Amino acid sequence: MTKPTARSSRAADSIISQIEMRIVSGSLANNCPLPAERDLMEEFGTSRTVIREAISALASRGLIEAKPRFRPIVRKPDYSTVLHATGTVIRHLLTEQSGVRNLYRSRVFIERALVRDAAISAQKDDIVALKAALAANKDAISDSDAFYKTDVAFHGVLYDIPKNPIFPSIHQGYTAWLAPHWDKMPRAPERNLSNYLAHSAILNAILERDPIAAEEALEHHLRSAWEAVHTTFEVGLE
Amino acid sequence: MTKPTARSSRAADSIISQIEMRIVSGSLANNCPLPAERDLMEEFGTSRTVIREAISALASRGLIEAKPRFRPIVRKPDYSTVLHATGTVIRHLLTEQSGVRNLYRSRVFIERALVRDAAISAQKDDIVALKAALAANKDAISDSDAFYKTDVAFHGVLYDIPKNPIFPSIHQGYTAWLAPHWDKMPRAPERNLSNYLAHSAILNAILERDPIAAEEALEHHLRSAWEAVHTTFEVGLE
DNA sequence: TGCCCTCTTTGGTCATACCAAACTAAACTC
DNA sequence: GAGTTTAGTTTGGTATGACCAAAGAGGGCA
Repeated sequence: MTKPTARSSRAADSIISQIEMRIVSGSLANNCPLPAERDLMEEFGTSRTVIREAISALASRGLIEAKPRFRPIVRKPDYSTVLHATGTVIRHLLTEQSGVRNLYRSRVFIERALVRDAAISAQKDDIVALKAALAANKDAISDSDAFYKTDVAFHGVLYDIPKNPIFPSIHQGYTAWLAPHWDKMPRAPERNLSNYLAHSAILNAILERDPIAAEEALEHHLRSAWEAVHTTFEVGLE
Repeated sequence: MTKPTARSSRAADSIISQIEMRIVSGSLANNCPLPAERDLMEEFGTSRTVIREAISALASRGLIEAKPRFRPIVRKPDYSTVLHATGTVIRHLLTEQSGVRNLYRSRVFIERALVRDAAISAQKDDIVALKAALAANKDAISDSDAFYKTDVAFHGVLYDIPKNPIFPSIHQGYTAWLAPHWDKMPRAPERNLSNYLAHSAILNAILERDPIAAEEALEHHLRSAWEAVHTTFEVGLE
């Protein structure tokens, strides 16, 4: 994969990779503005056309952030960068209903594995974090907006447990991409309560070191969440 | 997340989303060339500058493929598109050794869950595919290049089992991104044989509907693969 | 000190021009 | 007449230079 597909020509490519290297090497400091286009143009000995093309390419790769009338800002890549950069394309895949379902099913798959592992090998601090997140859930039951945040946060803790920075980014992705659909769902304290109870069941299973129960509790939780959303979909869709 | 970060101005944005819509709506047929820049320019009533900017943005999002001196070609997005488009950025994250390790660990995580599920609920046709892939492994033991392909294919079957198009794309991602590192590892028939045996153990556990054994077999397999690569790394790195 | 009003910088857009590679079609060879 | 050569046209890549509007930097004024 990732074949060349193109060869020769295209001056911007060279500029792009040079700037890319400067960013990763730190020669262009993170969160700092890029030099002015006219300076870069002079430095690389090309026209502004090429420089602008390079900048816009880097921007859409997420290596620099280009707000309209401001100096572009260097953003050293991390996993969230990737997620963010892919966002627009992903969104297209979600226009078909099956896209959302597949994404959601992948999430269920991942989280099932996460809670399994948590039940088997969660450390003390993981447990502490989960308990805190659950407590925050409880406190927010009456406030649907706040509850949504704590809900996301609870699941987020699960993604932190493997101590692998990729997972929190995946979580970010799921929440960002699924949010537009979830937002359509009316929220209510009763539902918050049932979600809280579901989270509680998951945590209990983890505390009891029972991976199977944890997996089942999570699956049940996410399945009912899906059904809630799905029914709203159907109504709002056809 | 996915905040606007920018408002107003930027004529290209409008063009981008219009072309985007035409692509997803099929108004611009997949795999067909885009109209000439000068035509688009006339159609949208802007300068070629803006058109070119739009095209290059779409290209780096993977919605169109722009080979240097050829007409850009429309590529309706799918999950592989996303993977491919992110490739370059991901590669940066892998320059640090920890990046590769984290990516690999996430792969182990996913595949563990895959084989678990396979052991629990693989269908007849899944089993058939696994057996076929394993047989291909066996036949290729003496030819390391061929074996590598069948090795990837065997793991690929695991990703097919959930019948969720996201997973095969993830597999593509793993193989593409990890390949550069794996390629450095010398291959040998003995290693091929041991990999074949590992695959065989995994399949057996699946056949016996023993998720725990399957998970263990897979973890052992990937762990030893990692160690093989890792040692080569260390040597080649410092 | 703090606000307001220049002047300069700088990104966004446009129009134009030129080159070289790709494409097309007519001319030509066998 | 099929295939090949070749001249002419399209089209993407790059370079210039210019203009606008908003951002930024000063400097003067209250």
